[in-house]
Amino acid sequence: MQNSNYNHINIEKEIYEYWEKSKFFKAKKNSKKSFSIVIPPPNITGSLHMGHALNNTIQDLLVRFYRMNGYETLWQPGTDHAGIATQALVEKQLLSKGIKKEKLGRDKFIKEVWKWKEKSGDTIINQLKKLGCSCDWSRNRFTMDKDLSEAVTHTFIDLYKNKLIYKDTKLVNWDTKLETAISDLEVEQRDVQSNLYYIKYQILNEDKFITIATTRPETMIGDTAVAVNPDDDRYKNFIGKKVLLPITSREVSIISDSYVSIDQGSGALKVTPAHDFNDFEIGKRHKLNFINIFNKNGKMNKNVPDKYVGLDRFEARDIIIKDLKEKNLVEKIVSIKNVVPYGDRSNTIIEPLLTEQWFADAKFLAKKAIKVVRNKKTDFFPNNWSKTYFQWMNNIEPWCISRQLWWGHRIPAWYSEDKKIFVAASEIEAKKQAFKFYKKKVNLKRDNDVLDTWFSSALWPFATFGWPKKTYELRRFYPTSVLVTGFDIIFFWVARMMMMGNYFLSKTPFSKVYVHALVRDEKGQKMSKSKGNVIDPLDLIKKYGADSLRFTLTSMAAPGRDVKLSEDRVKGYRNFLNKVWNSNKFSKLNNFKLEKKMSIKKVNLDVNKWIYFELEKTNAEIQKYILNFRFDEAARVIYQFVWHSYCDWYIEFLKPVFDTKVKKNIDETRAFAAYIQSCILVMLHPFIPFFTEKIWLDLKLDKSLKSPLMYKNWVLPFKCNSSFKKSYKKIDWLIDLIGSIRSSKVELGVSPGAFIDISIEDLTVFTKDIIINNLDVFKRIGRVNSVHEKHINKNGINIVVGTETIKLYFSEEVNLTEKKINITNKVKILDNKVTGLKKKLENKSFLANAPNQIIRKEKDSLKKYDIELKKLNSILNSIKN
RNA sequence: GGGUGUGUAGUUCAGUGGUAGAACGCUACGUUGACAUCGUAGAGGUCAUAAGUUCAAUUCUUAUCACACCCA
Repeated sequence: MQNSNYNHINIEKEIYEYWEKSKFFKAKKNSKKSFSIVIPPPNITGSLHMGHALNNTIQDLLVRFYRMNGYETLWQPGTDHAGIATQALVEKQLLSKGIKKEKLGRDKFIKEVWKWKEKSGDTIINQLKKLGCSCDWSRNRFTMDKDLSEAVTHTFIDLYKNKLIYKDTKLVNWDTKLETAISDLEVEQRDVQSNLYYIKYQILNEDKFITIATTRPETMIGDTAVAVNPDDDRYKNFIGKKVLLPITSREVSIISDSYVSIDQGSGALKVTPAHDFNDFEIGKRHKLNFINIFNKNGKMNKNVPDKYVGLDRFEARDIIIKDLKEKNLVEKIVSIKNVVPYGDRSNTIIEPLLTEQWFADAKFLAKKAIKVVRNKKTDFFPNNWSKTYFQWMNNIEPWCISRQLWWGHRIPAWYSEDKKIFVAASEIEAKKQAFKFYKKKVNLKRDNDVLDTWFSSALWPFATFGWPKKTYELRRFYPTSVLVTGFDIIFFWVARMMMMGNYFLSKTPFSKVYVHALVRDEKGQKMSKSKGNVIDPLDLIKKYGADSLRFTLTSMAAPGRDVKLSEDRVKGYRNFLNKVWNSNKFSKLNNFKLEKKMSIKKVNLDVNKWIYFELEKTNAEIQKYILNFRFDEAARVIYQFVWHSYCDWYIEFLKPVFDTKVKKNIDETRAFAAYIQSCILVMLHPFIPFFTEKIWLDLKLDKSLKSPLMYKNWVLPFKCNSSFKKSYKKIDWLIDLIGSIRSSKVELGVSPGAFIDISIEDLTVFTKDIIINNLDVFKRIGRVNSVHEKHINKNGINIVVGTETIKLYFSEEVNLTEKKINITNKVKILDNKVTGLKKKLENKSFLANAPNQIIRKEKDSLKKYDIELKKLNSILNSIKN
């Protein structure tokens, strides 16, 4: 005998091993339909967080659903090399052993990173297995794999040849801690409290000053102009004059530019083209000098007075202000709120720095990527995200793709001594090109930089299928069916895959993009380590099982809304599993037995037809919801069916059937209930795969059906006919009746366990038959002793079920006045409804304008309420005080 | 500053142009042979506010308020 409580410990491990060993995750060839998903590759330094758990639960649900339904299904897994994160991590580890990466050198350092990757890079993959993910692990890929790296090189060369990749000297977002350029998207704009310094610049050869306002006074060493708005009357006379910069005593011009806003700060702007994005534009417009005053580590370089060389940006700021104060050049210092850019990896302030970098022409690549979404070749769900996508794509800036790192795909560009660039797949190739160009052998030096990690991620949906080779997978699975991802990487990743996929394959990488929300804590706050509100999915899995977590996340995955996760919810769904576990125990106790040859059509008992009718409805609804990405609704429907239809009613109905000893009924029910049970496992499997597979195996259902649960089709073999529908209505009415009897008992203070008598004299033939045909079931579940054909002379009340009355009898000491109070309340409510409806139906404009259907519906309701009301009133009169 | 979204039961959320649903929580009762990780019954809502469209608005429109997120 099983334990009475479901315990996931050991089960999940055992089942996963069984799946993997049986190679069930590999796509089964099929000449008809295919379904494919590429996993958003988690970063090798990562470990499973709630976002991953939600993301992969949804993917697994989809993949399992389609796999079960006969699609050739591939879920392509893998990880990405996360340039900055991985390099920083290994660097830190080495440093803790006293080893500096510069001392080690590039090659040895990269070897260390690979060592780390081999040892720890699969952590997250193993965690995905704990969640139950049915990826084809035999196809596991890593963005730095040989073939994927070749795809990257191929891509780079192609884009370079087509002038879609180029080198340029521009201001970039420079991370002074990591000493690399980063993309706009890796910069976080934070609101902070800052000082706005008002500083007086002296007009050359005059005793006048112009006051500029700045939050970054240290950059004044790099100023090459002062700008004012041409319409600013205060400064009109200054335009064309020169000022003497304090600190450096350099002379710069006062220029006019309409970019300057009159009412911001003092209205006069210091212009530092080499250290500010706006100033850069002004500098270009007015052909100003660009003076870079910082080294790559954010310290002052040799372009500043000796006194300041080597000072950090912020040290320099303090000292310069002190020096200015001494010269009486600080007019005032005002505290303001402003926005400061931070690197999201390094958490340091980003410095706009003038450097030479590689750029991709994102504007060109975006064109096709925009078009396919417009044409619905790629569809976002929820559709609103396409707006976000368009907004970014339409305003896209050149994409800085080079990073000053060692770990990553090294840029396949070689330079000759006179700086000529040769882009090639290998050094040999580059040398060949150089030879052709110079007509002699020359020395070449490879570019030191690597590519942005997202550059290789952009190739993920086809590079993982073997592109640029023309593979079976590419033909069969590209474009992929759906991409499941969080909205936070629509720009980073989705947009880039769209650009690359549409450019290189001329086909969009995904038919659909399902965008899910963020997982937050139960108070709706973003989970973060610093807040300490992180819920670790692995903890929850340990405590409640992966299935409970999966079901929780699924049921909360409503579109367009964040998932607020609380442990209580997980506990609640663990209870659901327990419920199913115990219903399974019931099936064993009563020898449920699946018959291969069972004919559903020939089923006789109302209760069996009733549950089949419910099953058919549920099955169709879940499929519809999964197809429409409404996983929350799908989860709700299956939960409702299993717990409230199957467990609460159907199993209760079965007990009296098994007790009657009528062999024909028992045999039918054993087989039929087993069939329903197997359908439940099938429908639950994509949601809670471990649990369902465990039961499936225990019951040896796959043996009798000759196929594993993972491949069991959802299609039901029989469509309900009118006889089933009739039985459904009958049992529905019976449930209504039993509910009313139970309520009446509670209202009258009669123990719910007590058996009572009833009489059915007032019922129609149809409803009378329901009771008579299901007498054993009704008497047991309704706790009814005798069913009298005629009224008897005993302390009793009428109750209304639907539109009919039935009489319940109680012992003399039961005081029926309680019931009277309740009925009076009901009468009041009904009265209101009836009055409202009557008024509505007398309203001429309602009758003239409302659709017939509605009018009919309202009339029907009125009739029903009216009958009910009359019955209740007569019951009231019949109860004596 | 620009954009997107949200506001429905104590809580978390579905939903709908025709008088509102679920889960959890709560209250009362209850160990009836699957299950106390349970069962039965119940309480609980001016659908953020205001105006408009409509025979009819929680649902559509507009404004306001509150909150969240993204971009600059």
